[in-house]
Amino acid sequence: MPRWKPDAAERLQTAALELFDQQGFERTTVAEIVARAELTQRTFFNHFADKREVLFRLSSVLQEEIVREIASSDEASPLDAVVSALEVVADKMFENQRAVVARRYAVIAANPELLERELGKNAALTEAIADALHARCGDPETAFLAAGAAMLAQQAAFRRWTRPGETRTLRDLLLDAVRSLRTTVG
Amino acid sequence: MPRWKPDAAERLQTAALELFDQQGFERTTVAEIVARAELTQRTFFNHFADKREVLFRLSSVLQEEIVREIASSDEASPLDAVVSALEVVADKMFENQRAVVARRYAVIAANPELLERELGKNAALTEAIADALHARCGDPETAFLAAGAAMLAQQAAFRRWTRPGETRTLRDLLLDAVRSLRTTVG
DNA sequence: TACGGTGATTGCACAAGCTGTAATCACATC
DNA sequence: GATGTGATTACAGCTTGTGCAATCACCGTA
Repeated sequence: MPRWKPDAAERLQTAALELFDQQGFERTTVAEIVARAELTQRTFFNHFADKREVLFRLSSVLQEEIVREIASSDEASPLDAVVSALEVVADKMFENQRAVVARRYAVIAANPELLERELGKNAALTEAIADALHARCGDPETAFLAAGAAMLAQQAAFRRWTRPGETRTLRDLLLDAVRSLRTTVG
Repeated sequence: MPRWKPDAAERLQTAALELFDQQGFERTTVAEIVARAELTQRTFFNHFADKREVLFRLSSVLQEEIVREIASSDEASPLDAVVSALEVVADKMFENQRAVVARRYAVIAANPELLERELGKNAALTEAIADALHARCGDPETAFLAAGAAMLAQQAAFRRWTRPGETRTLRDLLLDAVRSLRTTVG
């Protein structure tokens, strides 16, 4: 007889996502979340630094995945190195989960505070990518610009990918976005 | 004999910036800010939606300025339209205020919550720029990519501009960043 | 079997951010 | 002189987030 039911963090995330989806982020309290997950407020804040973090459990492993992929890449151009890393991760973690990801993103996009947190995660990821590129070879400014450009294309692709009715893969949309970016900038 | 001292919002902003600079954002309470400005907490939250907003009073006028400049621009390429608008605004609002701007940015960069808010403002500005470009001619995706690319260059330039010892103008650094972006993307 | 360390969870008390509501009162307008 | 406007205030209350100490199943070791 275990002392507690397992997977507290995951139960909290599931409960939170359901409630945010139903009644919105601002209208649900941490008290409601922990009641649904059969835990206490203190436990919630042991697992997550604040109420928003509960929706970003996976972003750190995503970042590590991408950085590792870049470090082991052999692309010549820094932009291509980042893009191919994003392709790999897109295949591994997003495809065949379109519905779940789109729902989570809809919740985030519906609330300014969550959107800010998402932007913060993206900025941290951009910095990590820039550091990885910098370690590989180039100067810091080029690394920053390549990382930012790749993330810009990624964001454009992601927006399309989460549109209802869209059937193409994230990978294809990403390559399209990179092509568009090249013509728009060049 | 006026009933209240004038310019409540500006007094609050000044008091807040001083305190954040001295003791950090997290270690200063709204109670301290309003005490220094000789007002009450309720008045603070009448002027600013939350504690962070007090540092972003000018971002809305900045956005309007840039959007207006883009609308009245006659550049052919969307990227050039945004960049020249940013140049104009950089000259008008930033130059000869390097010290003040750098201090404010140092305060923001020192705190994750403030950094997130700054990212949110930048994202809103990017959207507004994309809308302005979209209204001028192009398709939405091109507008988004051009806006994002211009903001990326702007951010790279701004980072350099606020480095201690940097003497070049923001305008020059922006044009340099655009050139670098063209070579790393193209 | 006994025993002590580990670590996830909890209860409690409290600071701080933020909000709704109603009251005040100089100022402007007529 | 009457009246409305609008910025400020007082107050009461909810929610988020934190520090600290206590609990107690589980695990390794003797």
